[in-house]
Amino acid sequence: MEKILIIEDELSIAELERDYLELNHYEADIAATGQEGLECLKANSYRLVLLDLMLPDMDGYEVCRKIREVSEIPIIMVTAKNEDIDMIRGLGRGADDYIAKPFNPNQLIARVKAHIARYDRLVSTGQNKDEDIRIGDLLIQPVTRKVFVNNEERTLTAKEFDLLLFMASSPNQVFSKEHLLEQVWGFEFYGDVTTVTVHIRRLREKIEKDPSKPEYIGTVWGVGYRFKR
Amino acid sequence: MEKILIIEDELSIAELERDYLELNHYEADIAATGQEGLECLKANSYRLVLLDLMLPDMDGYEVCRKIREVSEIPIIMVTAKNEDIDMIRGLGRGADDYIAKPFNPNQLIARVKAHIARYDRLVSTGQNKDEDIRIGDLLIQPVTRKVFVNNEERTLTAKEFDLLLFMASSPNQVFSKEHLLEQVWGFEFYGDVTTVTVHIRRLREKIEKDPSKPEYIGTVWGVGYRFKR
DNA sequence: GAAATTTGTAATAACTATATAATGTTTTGG
DNA sequence: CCAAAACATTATATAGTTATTACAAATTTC
Repeated sequence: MEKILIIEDELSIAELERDYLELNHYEADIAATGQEGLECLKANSYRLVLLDLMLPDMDGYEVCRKIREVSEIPIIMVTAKNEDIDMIRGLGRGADDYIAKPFNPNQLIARVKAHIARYDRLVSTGQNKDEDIRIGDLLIQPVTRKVFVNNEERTLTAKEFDLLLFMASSPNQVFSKEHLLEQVWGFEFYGDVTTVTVHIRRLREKIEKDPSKPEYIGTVWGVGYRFKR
Repeated sequence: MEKILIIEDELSIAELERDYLELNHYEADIAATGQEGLECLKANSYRLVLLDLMLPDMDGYEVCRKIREVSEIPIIMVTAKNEDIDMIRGLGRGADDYIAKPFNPNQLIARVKAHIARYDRLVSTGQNKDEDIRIGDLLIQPVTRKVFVNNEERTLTAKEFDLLLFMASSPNQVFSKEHLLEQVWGFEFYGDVTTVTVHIRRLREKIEKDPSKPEYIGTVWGVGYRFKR
């Protein structure tokens, strides 16, 4: 079972978090202080840390930094709403995401899942994530960020390239627009999903022979898009 | 898995280094003497060497020299005092980098990663560190630190040259400003990324025919810069 | 230790990518 | 075959990035 570590001094909040996690088939340990949290980390193997910003013994940043000295485990900071300026500081210091109290339980679970998945991808693909991808007449070079169709370069913008690379890294897998927004645009981005539609359109314009009959980027009606191999 | 060789007589430090490396998905062997280290190198295939300056049988320089007789593998020297570093740097004995005890684990890992990546780049481009680089009308001489455009010398400052050489060593690869800061300015440097922008500007001024339409140093919008071949 | 050069920073101008909205088209289920 | 939903297409304003300039701080040179 996947274990999550909750570092939070207010027991009521910690238990609330644990309840939601357990409802979603995670197991959760609670540590009331930063020190206790660090000890739990040493003694156990967790998939993710939920870290309160305000702790009795040391602040969340400090804990975050100490965790990062030994591990790349995903860290989600939990903060009170009015502290959002400082949240950015937290992200700069090694946290992967932040969520404001009071939080939406679904969002919490969604983020936990997403970060665990991201981490796994990072680790598992760590070796060949820079390797060229060749599919049909299409060549994608992650290192140079260049894309060729029939050995002819097509210049993509940053987002276009990121989107293409993400999809082409898992060919034939269907991604919902929401999923693509989350993975390519990032968790902070709360825009409209039509953004994805438009980007898919522009991508097709650049890499497909006939954008209205795409051979690389397929539409899966009612579900999302897939990169066909 | 990537293997690292630790040559260090103090077991507690060696084990600390190994722990950090293993947390970051490296495998590490420990050798307590220079002689033992050299034997490990013969018997195994490593990606990098962490080399203590003070060893019981021979000093780090000696070991370094002996390694260099047979291999161009990245070597990071680990030294006791900060002051020693400046002295060592001046000597230029073939180590690729230096780090002082007590070291920051993140920095250690960051440097290990960076040097392995750099080594791979050099190998894949089939280029020796000191070999001249010729691209179009541009000639870069690492040994003399001179740069010519159409056989006409352009005098660059130290940073300008380092930046140009770094980028030109991996043509077409896209580097973010953060990456350039880290690699060219060093890990200790915590300045603003606009510094990179300005240096790029100055470089273009000196080597491009029309700096506003650069043919060597290209801008990759939203990502960084690339040296075009 | 003064002068000259290099380097870093800050301010603002110029530019590009991209999000969004509006409108048109295709698909699907009843 | 119709209506509703999902997607495609297009145009545009804006947010975000980079270029440029000027200046201050640091470093090197003499």
